[in-house]
Amino acid sequence: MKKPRLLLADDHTILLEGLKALLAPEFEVVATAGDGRAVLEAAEKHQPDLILLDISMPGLNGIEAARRLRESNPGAKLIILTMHGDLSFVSAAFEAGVSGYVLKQSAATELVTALHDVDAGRRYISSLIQNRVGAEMPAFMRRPKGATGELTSRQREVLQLVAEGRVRKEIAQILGVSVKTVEFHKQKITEKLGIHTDAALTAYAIRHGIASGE
Amino acid sequence: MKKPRLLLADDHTILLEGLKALLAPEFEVVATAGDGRAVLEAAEKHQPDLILLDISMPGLNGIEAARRLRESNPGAKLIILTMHGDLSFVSAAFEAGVSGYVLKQSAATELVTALHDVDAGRRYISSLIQNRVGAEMPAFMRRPKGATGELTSRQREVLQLVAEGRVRKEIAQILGVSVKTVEFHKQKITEKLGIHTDAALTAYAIRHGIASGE
DNA sequence: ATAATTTCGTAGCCGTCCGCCCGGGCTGGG
DNA sequence: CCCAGCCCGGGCGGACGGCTACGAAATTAT
Repeated sequence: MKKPRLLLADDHTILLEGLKALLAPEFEVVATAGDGRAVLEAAEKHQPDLILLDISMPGLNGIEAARRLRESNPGAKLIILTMHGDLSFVSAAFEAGVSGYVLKQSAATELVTALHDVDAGRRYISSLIQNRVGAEMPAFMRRPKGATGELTSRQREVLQLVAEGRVRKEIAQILGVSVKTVEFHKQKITEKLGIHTDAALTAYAIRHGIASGE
Repeated sequence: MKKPRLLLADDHTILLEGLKALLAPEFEVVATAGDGRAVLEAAEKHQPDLILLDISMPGLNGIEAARRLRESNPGAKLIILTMHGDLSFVSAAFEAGVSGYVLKQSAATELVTALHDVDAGRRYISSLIQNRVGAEMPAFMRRPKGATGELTSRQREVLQLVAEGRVRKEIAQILGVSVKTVEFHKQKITEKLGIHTDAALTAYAIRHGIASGE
């Protein structure tokens, strides 16, 4: 039983070293990389079985790196390890060709499980994400479009106004429709995103560039 | 030479476990915590010599936690370990009473050095920041009056919870007070900031680092 | 040193706003 | 045609905001 050869990529050196220590018993960490471009080089050089990618990396983010690795190293399995639990990131990652998605909030044992699952050819999605979106996930995976593409342009418009701190009456005036209609759009938004407070909607909108937060 | 007793706080379990593995040879990790409130409890219970704090934590962020720990555990030395290198965070941290500031981009050896330095009563600032501090810190020292400084500790706490999408009832439960008290604090916040919606408050909190937006 | 004032945290009352359920109609495109 | 998106109304229960008040602590005045 040979240890799978593993490449680690994260811009936080401390985490990189910590991961190496945690995973050493079960995997052979052949290299580490601090940005997306370094991953491509290291993968080329060491031909690992598994590549663990953070999403937030300078230069080339993990999603984009995954897309390129799919081309250059089709033999390597890709796993995302990130703090971002948004569905838009999850779907973008799987569309880019990754096989696993684990959150940094997870326990190390879950990461080990994920790596073994993926190494065995299966897929793995963090249980923390499945809880968050529950039954919406299967439907989501079938959709061709990305997550924010889920929203119609009218819904994004309403979301932006909400995120700018407008109350429903104002939004209704701005759009020239009734308050009831605003509520209708807002309800659709909360259903699709699974977010039920103005505050959380605002955080989502800022993160996804729908509102600037200024 | 006895090992210093250390408390670790970070909302990313994987990093927590990695740190524990890395630091075990030189420090006695007496407890770990996943959010600011848990840190306060753990500190009370275990009376550590050193407390390592992340800034982005749910419920109560690391800066605010540091401020409280200064009161409740004056004997413990505080060190920030974060991805945020902005000077606004650095100065806020030192004003809150921390003795060390290390970036997650740093090597583990630097963190060990920082912990030992702080344990010995010295201060430590990550070398990745120091050059910037020299150039830009003066501007921060003569800043007029930090906008968030207008808020009390309790008000910042409520603001963070609001910005995390918590509803009043949840916040009341978390803080152990009545819903009306939560709303009173919120009213004071809206008066001081001139912001009257949860959405706009959230944008404000994210911009000022009171909430992370995750 | 003591009294007066301000600030902060706590909380109840009451009216409004919002979320969510129902219902309907109107349009444009597969 | 029918589905999806957009528009609108009713009604209900819970969430929220404004107002008021009181005790404790800190600050300032006397």
